[in-house]
Amino acid sequence: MLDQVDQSILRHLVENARMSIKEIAQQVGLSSPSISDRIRRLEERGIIRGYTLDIDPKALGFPLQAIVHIRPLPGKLHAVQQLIEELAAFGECDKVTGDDCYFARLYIRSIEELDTILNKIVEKAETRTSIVKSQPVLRRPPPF
Amino acid sequence: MLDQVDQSILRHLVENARMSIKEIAQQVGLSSPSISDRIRRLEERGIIRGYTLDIDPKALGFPLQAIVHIRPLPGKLHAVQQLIEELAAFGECDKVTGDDCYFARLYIRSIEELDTILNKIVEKAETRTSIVKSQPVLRRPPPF
DNA sequence: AAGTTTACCTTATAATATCAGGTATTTTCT
DNA sequence: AGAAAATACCTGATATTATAAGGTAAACTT
Repeated sequence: MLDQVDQSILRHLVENARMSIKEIAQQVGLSSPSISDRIRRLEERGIIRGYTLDIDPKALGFPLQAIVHIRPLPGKLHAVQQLIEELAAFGECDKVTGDDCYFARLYIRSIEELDTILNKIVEKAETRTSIVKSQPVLRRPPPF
Repeated sequence: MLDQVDQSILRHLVENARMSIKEIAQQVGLSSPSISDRIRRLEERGIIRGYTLDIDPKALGFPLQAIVHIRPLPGKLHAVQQLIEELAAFGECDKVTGDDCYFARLYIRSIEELDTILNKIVEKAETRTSIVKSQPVLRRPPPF
């Protein structure tokens, strides 16, 4: 499915999505046009979904993160999901099997702010919150 | 802290980290060297941590994801964390307050594979697993 | 009020990407 | 089996983009 060259290209781009095609070409031992072609094909195949920034929340004034388990009250499921999508403090949300419908990541400026944000959904859902103490594994792609 | 121009630059790069400096310059109405300078400063300030790929796990053969809550058995905390870091199927892991020490994201090829992977930590920790049904909010940066 | 810093500009040069055209190898079809 | 087509690569020319150098105006500092 992915040959060695494609894997190498992906690895380089995961490391640094702005690496020049020329440099990738040199690293993997092919010409620039070949690398361009392969990247285009990886995009067309939907393997590369896009190129994005890794922004440090701390540097933006959000030194804390919390993981919130959210169980919407009867009839409130849709409203709760919409709130999560709209509140920019939610940096990630998965809808999962089980009683706790949603697991969401919250960027917060302080412990006090946690309350401010959760108050916005407290009438529509039960929540359980855990504060992130460290991140042993930062977002990384699946193995290939 | 971040003026309008910096914010606009970040927004463009979050959208497409490979966008050319020239195009960003045109969009925000400054010259290329000015944009280069500002990006360099955003990097130096640690706001831009890096540029990375958004890879679609489905396209790589991982149609399923699970969120696993992991509570290491007494004395096993360190061993468990090391396992999570080493197993590439774990795409993300937060160490949090509360009894469930770790919340981790697992990329899986099939439901059967879930068992295979969890067997590797079953002697060292209690786990509770939820299957991801949808992702209402994909990873996004904190508000700015 | 003079000096310094900052954030920008323009222009020239250097680096990079893309395009066009060609070749060898493998796959597909008759 | 052999012809045709497709694939994956190459090189070299051209177009695009990035960077470096040098300069200006405004704002802050002493």
